[in-house]
Parts: sequence; structure tokens; C-alpha cells
Amino acid sequence: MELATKYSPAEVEGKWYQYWLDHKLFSSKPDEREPYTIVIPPPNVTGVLHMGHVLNETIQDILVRHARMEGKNACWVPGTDHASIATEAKVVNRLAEQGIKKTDLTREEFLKHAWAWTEEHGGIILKQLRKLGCSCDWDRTAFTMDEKRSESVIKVFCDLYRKGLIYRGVRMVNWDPKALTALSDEEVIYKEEHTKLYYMKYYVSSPVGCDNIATDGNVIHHDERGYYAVVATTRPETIMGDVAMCINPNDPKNQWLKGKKVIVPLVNRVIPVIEDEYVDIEFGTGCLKVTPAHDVNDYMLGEKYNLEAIDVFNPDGTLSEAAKLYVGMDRFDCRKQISKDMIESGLMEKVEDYDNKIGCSERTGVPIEPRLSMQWFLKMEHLAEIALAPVMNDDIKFYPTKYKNTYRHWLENIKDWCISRQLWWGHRIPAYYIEAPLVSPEGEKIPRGAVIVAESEEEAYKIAVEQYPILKTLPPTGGDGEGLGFTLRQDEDALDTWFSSWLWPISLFDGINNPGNEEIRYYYPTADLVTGPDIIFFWVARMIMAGYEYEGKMPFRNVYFTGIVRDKLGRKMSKSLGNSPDPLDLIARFGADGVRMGMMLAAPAGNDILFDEALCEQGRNFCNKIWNAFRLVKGWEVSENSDNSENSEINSSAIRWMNAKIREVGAEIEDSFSKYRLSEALMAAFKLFTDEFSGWYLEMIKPAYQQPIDRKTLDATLDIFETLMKIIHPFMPFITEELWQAMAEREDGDSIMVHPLKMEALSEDDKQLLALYEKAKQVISGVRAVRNSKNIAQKEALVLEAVRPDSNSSLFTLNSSLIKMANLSEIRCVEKKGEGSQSFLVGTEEYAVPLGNLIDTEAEVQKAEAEIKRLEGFMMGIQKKLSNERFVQNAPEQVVALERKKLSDAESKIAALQETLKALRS
RNA sequence: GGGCGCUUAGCUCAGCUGGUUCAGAGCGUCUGCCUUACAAGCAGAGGGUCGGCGGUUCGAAUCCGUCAGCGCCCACCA
Repeated sequence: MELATKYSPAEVEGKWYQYWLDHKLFSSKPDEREPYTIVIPPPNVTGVLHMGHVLNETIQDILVRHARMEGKNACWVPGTDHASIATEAKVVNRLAEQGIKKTDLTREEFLKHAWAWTEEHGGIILKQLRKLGCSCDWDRTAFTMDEKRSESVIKVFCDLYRKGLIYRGVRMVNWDPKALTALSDEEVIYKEEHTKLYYMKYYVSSPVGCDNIATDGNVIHHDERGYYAVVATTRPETIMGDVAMCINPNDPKNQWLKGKKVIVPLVNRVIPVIEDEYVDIEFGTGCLKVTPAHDVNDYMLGEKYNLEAIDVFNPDGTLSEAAKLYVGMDRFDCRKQISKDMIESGLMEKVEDYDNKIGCSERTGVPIEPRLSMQWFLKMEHLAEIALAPVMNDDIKFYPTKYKNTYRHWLENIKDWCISRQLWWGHRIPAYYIEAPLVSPEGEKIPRGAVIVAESEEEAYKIAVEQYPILKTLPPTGGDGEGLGFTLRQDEDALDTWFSSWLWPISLFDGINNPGNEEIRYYYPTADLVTGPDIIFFWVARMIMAGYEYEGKMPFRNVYFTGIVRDKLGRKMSKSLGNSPDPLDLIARFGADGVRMGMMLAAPAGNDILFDEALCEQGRNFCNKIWNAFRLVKGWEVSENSDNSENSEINSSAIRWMNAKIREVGAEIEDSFSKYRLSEALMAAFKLFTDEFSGWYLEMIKPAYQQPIDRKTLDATLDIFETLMKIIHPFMPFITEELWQAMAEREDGDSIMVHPLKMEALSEDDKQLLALYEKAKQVISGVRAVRNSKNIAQKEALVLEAVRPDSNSSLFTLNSSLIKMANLSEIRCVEKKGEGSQSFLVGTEEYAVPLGNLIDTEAEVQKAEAEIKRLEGFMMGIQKKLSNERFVQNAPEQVVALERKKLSDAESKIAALQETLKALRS
């Protein structure tokens, strides 16, 4: 069999992925095995794969494949999210490019465009996941707006409404003037910005005089036009909505303003001065303008003091008719203009620079506008309550645990969730309003505008008539006596995207529509959730709420929070910086396995990931290493009748050792998996293959050039190779499948992934063998170091002397291996090492390599002296410790004994070194 | 403003409930090797006052306090 010296991933990966698909190796059905379920955090349906996905999906695939190889029934459910606001924005943009305005379209027309867009771009990302090797059960691919998921959303909305948890009302919400929709609190991100603080004059209209106020502490402004108060604001464009000025009743500076009325500058409206302790005396001048329609706090003041709310903005952020001034002007243009106008008319006291945090829309980036509007809300109190305990008591485990704090803090301070969006792309709110005459022919009042929440329009009609029998008495609307005397108009709004994703772990198994069905019973709760901490509130917390509310159980047992993928300089990856590599390009260059390994090497859980292409290179190199090891093994001739007894002795020992090593490292890897320390697990697997297997084992059993290998050793080696492939498979599925298939005849449809990896525990014998080999490795390394320092060619065989060896040292059972690995001509035991030899210590045992005149006596003397000095210092430390009575009394016996051993070891080492010195000097 | 986390080798990070010769790994660096699986490789080497200071302890990278630097999350001071 001829194999290239370099592994070429491209063809291998395509071939095996198709094979896996053809044989449905990722598909899962409920059976008697233990289930292992992951639901994918659904990427945006129109998204494309970026490095964050690569991280996230690689982790999930590793977990899924690992579970599958543990013999579990692994099910990874893929799907996409409709991403209401993001997708709608994209569709609006595309229509704009075609010269079409959303407002010119009907809802139905718009949705047609949106679906077309979705079908065009949808699923691209899922295709890309295949390139990464993701073992999703593709037959289960779902979409948050497909039929089942939509039905689930509507059902849940109606249910929560019936439970009284959903309500509709006018509230101050976060308004996105670009997307023209309300947002939840979580969709607002605060950005530090350099802005201005405007100090504006509010002249006192009445009572004008200030004589009645003691002037102590008062700060009274006046000029030729009269007395005035100064209000500091960052938002002068809202003055048209001012309905009061507020001071703190305890503010000595502003006592004189109590009971007065002031004039809003430019607007010339007279407003009262009210008092409330909410006002911060220290900020600005202590005078606050109150604009209930445009600020959350002002709104609260407005409620408290029964003030009118004047909404001076249109939904798009331009000034409305109600503003009376600057009508139609954009809010930020208006700010500049007002500032200018005030300065010109002497109404501006001063303008200062000011650093401010501005709430911006997560999606469109524009500053949000606090705005009063009619919206739907979900009460959170009950849901927060049921979701808190399971995380705090570790029924649901967070990795890393630090996010438990974040989670608790959010739940304990939660506010009602604004779930309605003024968008079309999404699940339309199943609320219907009665449209009918105000009064029936009999003169009875009709509940016009009353809201009916129902799963369908038909259902809504039924409920409407049941609830309001009077509706039945209305004459039909149609001239021919057809139809009902009233109609229902469905709410125009759609639901927040997260109102569908929070059901994901349930709705994927149809648990809402078909409660208690076989699949939901089998797959739910899911095992692990892998996601970014940025959506802990948006998604994780809410899934936990929905899980307990609808299934009475946690949606997942463990949550693995990944970090953010940054570039190697720690900068966030972004299009504008151009520092975000294209994953598909990376895969083309390093192979999917290489990229997966590169990503995982950089990825301890929870920390930000500094991604460096060099890590993918390491991954690629590892693939190549595996490939070449396989080439070596596959290239051997086999001799059926093994005759070489010496070799077979080396080999059978090495085989036992390698198997023990695999069990040892395998246990470490399993331990890492149990703690979700995947990069550590991978690193251990990497070292196991590279160092132990390739560097030691293969070199030990490798036959001489063009010599055959015996059947027994080859078979054992292939077994070992197979086990190694299984260990590595979750991380690097492609190359491991390729080699697993190539190392033996396999049945069509068979795959490495369905062959469980079972490992026995280490026995006492194993442990001894492992220790023995570690010692042998040290001896070999010692000889190599001598060789290296003296520049002796590898080809030149050396003699090794064991100085006064422990007569029952089992090391000498490995003599043949030592001779082979260190290229020795002989190993001999001596009482006293020969002249001109360079020695080294392994533990307390001394070894020497005779070098004749190659030895640099002076350098050896210096080295030995330095080592003696070091050891003496070391001994002094220990002696001090041991002579400390409190140490001997308090420390555990083992620790004390250990110190004694260290001491005696050091003593014997020094003795050996002194012998060496003596010999050198003689 | 509140809360959380981090600081260990040139880089990225392990180091668990204080105690193995505990100061580690990978990468990078340096030296020598194109040795018949692999130069995308092999062998070997160097490299750190564990952020500063103070404390607890027989013993501290590890526990406590404090300072400094960095990062994240939350928050209605206009």
C-alpha cells in the first residue's frame, strides 16, 4: 500500500461525511440505551458560519461523539432561528435596494419576500456545519418558525395569558426608532459616549419675587429678564415635553424655587416646580426637568404627581406635531438646533462636555428612545422564582460556576418581559380585537375593542361569542344575511424571537403540542447546553423557566459557557478590523480536524479565546503525525512465524506497557471530560499519541530496516492504534474514521463512531510497569543528553555503565529496549565507573557513559560541584524543617517521612557526586 | 455606583480540599540532526521572586487582608 507522506484532508473529509449521512449514522431514535441529547443553539437562519460558531459547534460535536462512543444514544438536534428583528432588517434592506419600501407592502406581501429570503439564505449555515464534521441528526432539522414550533409558541402564549401571566398595557418601553419596534431591556446595550450637558434657563413666572426666602444656602440666579432656575440636561430636544421642574425638597440651593412656576425656554409654557427626593442634589444644579413621555424616571414622577405625558417624537425619532416646534426634524438635528437657538436667544447658561452612557439597540445600534406605548408583557415573578433554585443548588450545573452569580442577580432583579415587537417577521400575536358597532340594535353596549386571545381565529370567534353573548344578537354584516355581525382584527404585532427560542428544548421534541409523547419523555431533559454567556438572560434563563413551567423539569443538566473568540492580540473579531478568518478557508487550508484541534487547544471554558492560526497548524501537524504513524505500521512486512526471541521479548513488554499507558491517560481524559475541560482532554490525547505511542512505543517495536514484524506484535499494535483512534475520534472525526477504516476490513456502513470505547482500570502490575518504563525513559534520555552534549552521532553505539546498581532492579529486564532506544553496544554493571566517563543520575542511581578522551574533565568537575552545592542547600532547607519541633509534631507523618527520604536521597546523591569528583581529579 | 473574575515561563494556560524534587504543559526560542513513518519531523537545552505589600501557619502559587493593573456583568443620576 502506497501512501503519500502528507495527509490530505479535503477528499477524506468529503468522503466520510457523505458516508456517515448515507448510513444515517447520526440519526437517533428512542431505545433502551441511555439518551444523550444536545439541542443546538439555533443560529440565525440567514447567518453564515463565523469563528464563534466553530468554537461552539466543535465543542458540541466533541461532546456528542464522546457520548456516542460511551455507548449512549446520542442525539444532536440542529436547527435555525428566525431572528425576527435581524432578519426583518435584512429583508427591509434588500427591498430598499430594489426600491421597495416596507410601508408600501401589505403584511402578506412582505412575508412573501421574507420567506423567499429565508429559503435563499436559510440553511447555508447548516451546510457549513457539515464541513466541520458536526454529527447532527439532520432529519430532525427544525426552524423556530416551522409549523410545529409556531404552534407551540401560540399555545404557550395562550396558556400564559389564561394563567394571567401575560398582559397588555401602556408602559414605558425601549423603542428602536430605526427598526420601529419595542425592545426588551436585554436588547439594550449601553455605550459610553462623549456628549454635552446643557444648562438651560427656566425663568420664574410666578410668584416673581424672592424676598420671602432667606438667602442662606440658596443659589438664586437672576438677570435683567428676571429670576431663573438652571436645569442641566443631556437632552434639550425633549423640552417640548416638559411638564414640570423637580427639585429635592432638602436641597438648600433651591429652597427659593418651592411653590413657584417656571417657563420652559423657547416653548414658553408655564410649568410647576414640584418636589421629590428622587432628585440628586449634587447633580448639575439640582433642578430636573420632568418629561414623562421620554424618560423612565420622569415617567415614574409623572405617575406619582399625576402629570401629563407629552410625546414629542414620532416613532422614527423625528419631532411630532405635539412638539409644536421643530416638527419633522430628526431628534439629533433638533438637539443641535435647539442648542443654537437657545444660545442665540440667551436662554443657555452654559454647555459642558459630558461622558454619558447611552442605551442603544442591540440590533440596529441606534440610541433607543424611552417611549410610552401599548405592548404585551410577560410577568416574570413566578417564572423567575421557579428558575432560580435549580441553578443555585446545582441541579443544573454551570461551567464555569461564576455565572451562577450573574444568573442570580438577574433573576432577583427581573422586570416584566416586553414580548411584543412591531415587526411582521415572527410569530403573530394570537390576540383578536372585536370590531363591531358601539351599541346593539337593542341599545346594549358592545365590548368593542375587547381582546380575545385564542389559538386560532375560529377559536377566537367561539370565545368571543361565549364571552359576550350580545354579539350573537347583532345583524349579519353581509347584505345577503351572511356572516356575523362583528369581525375580529388580529393584533398586528409579532412576538420577540426569544419567545420561541425559550421553548426550543421542549418544542424540538413536540412536547408542547403533544405533551408526554415518547420523544419528549426519552430525550428530555437534555444533557448539555453549549452557548455563550452573552445570552445567559436572553435564552438560558428563559429556557430554564419554560422547562420548569411546561415540563416540570430542567431543560438541560449542564451548561457549558464558551468564551468569546478574539484574535491573538485579544481584539474582538470584526468585519471592519478584518481579523476574522473565514472558517471555510481555514478548513481548506488545515483540514476540519486541524481547525477543530486548533480551536480546542485555545479554548478553556469560560475564558475568552485568543485564536491563532498557528494552533490550526499544530492541528494539521498532528493529523500528519497520525497519518505517518499509520504509514509506518501499514508498511511493515509480516512474518507469520516469529522467531526472533529477543525482539518478541522487547515487544511483548512494550505492548503491555503501551496498553497500560493508554489506560492511565484514558482515565485522565475521562476525568477531563467529566469536568468539561476539553482542551486538557485533547492535549492529553495529543501527548499520548505523539510522545508515548509514536516517540516511545513505535520506536521500541520498530523492526530493523526491511525486516518483517511478527504477527503478534503487529496485531497488538493495530489494536492499540485502533484504541488511540477511538480516543481521538471525538476531537478529530475525519482522520480517525479514515484510518480506522483502512486498518482492517470493515463492513459497509460500519463506522468507528459506533464502536464504544471501553477501558479497564489500571492494575497494580500496570502501575509498576508504568513506573519502570518511566525510569527506562529517563535513562535513555540521559544517554541521549550525553550524546547531544558531546556531539556524538546517533550511529555510534555507546556503552552504558550502571554504577553499583540495585541488584534486584527490574530495570534490567528492559535492557534490550534500552540498547535499542539509546543505541548502546552494551550495558554493564560496575562497582566503580570507568575513567573518562560522563555520568548522570536517575533518581538516586548513577549511570555513566565512558567517552575516552572526549570527556572535558574541567567541565565535569564544575558541573558536579555545582550540583553538590545545590543539593547541600536543598538539604539544609530540609534539615531546618526537620529540626523544627513544631513541624515534626504538627505535620502529618507521611509528610515528615517524605522529608526524611528527601534528605537521605540527597545524601546519597552527594556521595555519588563526590565519588565522581574524586575520580575526575585523580 | 454595585457585583464578579483575572494577574504563574517570550505567548496561551494548568496547578483541585495548604504538604511528593512543585514551580508544570503546549507553542515559541536556542543547539544538534534531511537517522529509510513523519523537517508539517527527531533528539536535547535554556527560560518564572507565582502582580506588590502585609498577615495566618511548622509549612503559602494555594487561605485572609490590602494596594495596583486588566477584564466582564449589572444599575433610572438627568
